[in-house]
Amino acid sequence: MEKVVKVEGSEEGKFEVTGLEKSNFVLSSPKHVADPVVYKLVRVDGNGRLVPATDDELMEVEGLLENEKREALIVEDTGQAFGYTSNEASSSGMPQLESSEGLSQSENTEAETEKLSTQLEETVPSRAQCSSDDHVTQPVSVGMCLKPLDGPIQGGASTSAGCISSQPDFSKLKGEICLDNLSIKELHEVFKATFGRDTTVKDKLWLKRRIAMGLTNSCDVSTTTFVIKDNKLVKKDKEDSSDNVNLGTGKVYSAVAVEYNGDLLNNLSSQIDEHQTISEARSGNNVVENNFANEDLAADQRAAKRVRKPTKRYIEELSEAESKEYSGRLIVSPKNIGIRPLPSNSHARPARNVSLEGRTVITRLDSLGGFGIQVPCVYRVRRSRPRKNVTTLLKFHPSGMGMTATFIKRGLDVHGSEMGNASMNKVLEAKSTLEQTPQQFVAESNKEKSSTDLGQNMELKYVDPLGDTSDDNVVTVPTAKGGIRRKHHRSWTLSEVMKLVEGVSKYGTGRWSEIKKFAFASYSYRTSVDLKDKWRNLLKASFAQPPADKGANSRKHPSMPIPAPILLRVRELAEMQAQSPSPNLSACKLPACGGRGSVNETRPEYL
DNA sequence: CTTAGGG
DNA sequence: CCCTAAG
Repeated sequence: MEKVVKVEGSEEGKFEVTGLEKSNFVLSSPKHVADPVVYKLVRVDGNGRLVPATDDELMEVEGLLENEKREALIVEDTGQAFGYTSNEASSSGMPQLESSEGLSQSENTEAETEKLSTQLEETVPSRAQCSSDDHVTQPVSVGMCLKPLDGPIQGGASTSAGCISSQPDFSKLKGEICLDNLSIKELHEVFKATFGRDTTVKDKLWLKRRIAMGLTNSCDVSTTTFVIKDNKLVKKDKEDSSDNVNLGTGKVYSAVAVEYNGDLLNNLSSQIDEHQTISEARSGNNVVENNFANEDLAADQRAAKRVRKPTKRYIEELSEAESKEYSGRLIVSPKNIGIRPLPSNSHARPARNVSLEGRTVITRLDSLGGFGIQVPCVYRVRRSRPRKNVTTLLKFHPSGMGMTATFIKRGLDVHGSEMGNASMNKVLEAKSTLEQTPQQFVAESNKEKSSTDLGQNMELKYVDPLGDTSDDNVVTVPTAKGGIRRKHHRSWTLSEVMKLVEGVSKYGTGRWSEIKKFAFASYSYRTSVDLKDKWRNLLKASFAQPPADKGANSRKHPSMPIPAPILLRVRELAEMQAQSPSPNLSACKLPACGGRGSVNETRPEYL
């Protein structure tokens, strides 16, 4: 029944546990610790009791364990000094000390555990022993995650923080994030913090991926593990970890709800990191994930039946990853891809490769509620000005699917002039029956409407929630000249803004393409021009609103204002930039690529 | 193609 | 956001 899982991975043992709150369990009843490596999975029940994990949970955890994960805990109010260490002391040697602390605390754990109201729903493996001295204190990683704060930024603004209470919970974005351990609810929070909007999606896997992608700026997120540190996805291989088994020191996963405490700035700084590509990180593949995914999905599905469809956004992101080379060649701008609910559900299928137009593309299955959909990862979709020949369509071979899937694709770049503006939609239908004909793909303009009925609602609910919105609010406006202008409004999410700010701080204003390339790697939309424009707007905003009008200004939902701290940052950067237009060019360029190090330190904010 | 600016 | 001029 109970599975025994090995904990592998080297953790940098850090306990970021704050005193009282302490981890939920660090557990440790001595017995459990018998074998440092074998643990039993349990979860904390509503009333704080430990109960054996269910199979589903095991699955999840297992997945977790496969990779190393860590999470930085951030607790706002803890009485203990070290809870805050991350803030002040930070850096250096903390980790070790903390572990010992962690231990002692863990002793009380059981008792504590009961008290925890915790929203912990997840199982958490933990280790109390910090056995070896092997701490793998990884200089970089540890440092970073431990002290997300202490950014260079503090000086200037004094971080004044917590002024905004209606903010998304940014704290969750700090340091290392272990999405696997979060409950759906928490994932939602993280999601919100990341994308600036809420989501109703309940699929954990999806949420995790989504968040991972957002935070990582990459589409290439691991599918089995979701530990994000700074802007990188951290993943370890099994083998890898098994080797390191000894070094693990305790790890604590806990999800503590925290209130926004105004560390946004710090958060920013921590995020400003180099884009380190963790090459080792990737190796695994989707196959595994799918099983996992299915489990998760299945469960979810039962709970609430719903259907999700891959969104254009999703595809874009994925495609963006590899297809730098495809630049504009084949352009298909799937405006929207919808799927109609089907009566029967299928099981997820393993990812497969199919060859598309002579090229092999990797497709991954998007696990929708029951639909298996292959999403081509490669060709790049570019959203850009109306393209001359827009009609390149892809053919999907429903090969693996036993069911019918209908893709609705709304073309946007159609030159309305020729098509008649109303009919700019293409519907791509893939029927399992295989009898579909190519023609069906094209010109199915009106279909949209019919399907929309169904889809509209769904879109609002399911699609929109994507932080990025896969839905496009593309409104085409006929222009006098006979052209059609697409008005594509995609509101900027907080995370995007943050990335932008980060980018500017790193590369400086004016180097939009660079910023686009690095900081916005995963956002296929958002052109360098967009970045520029946004920056312009931010500047405007930052200089206009400082004197926070406290009045009844705060409307919570209607368009998030833009976190004050960010505005501050913007202003600082702006001034900075003004003074030194071309700071250190020499150092700027290459560093980004290879030389890690301190480059990311945002320049000192001397004002 | 990338920037800067204006609209 | 879009568009255009300019390098």
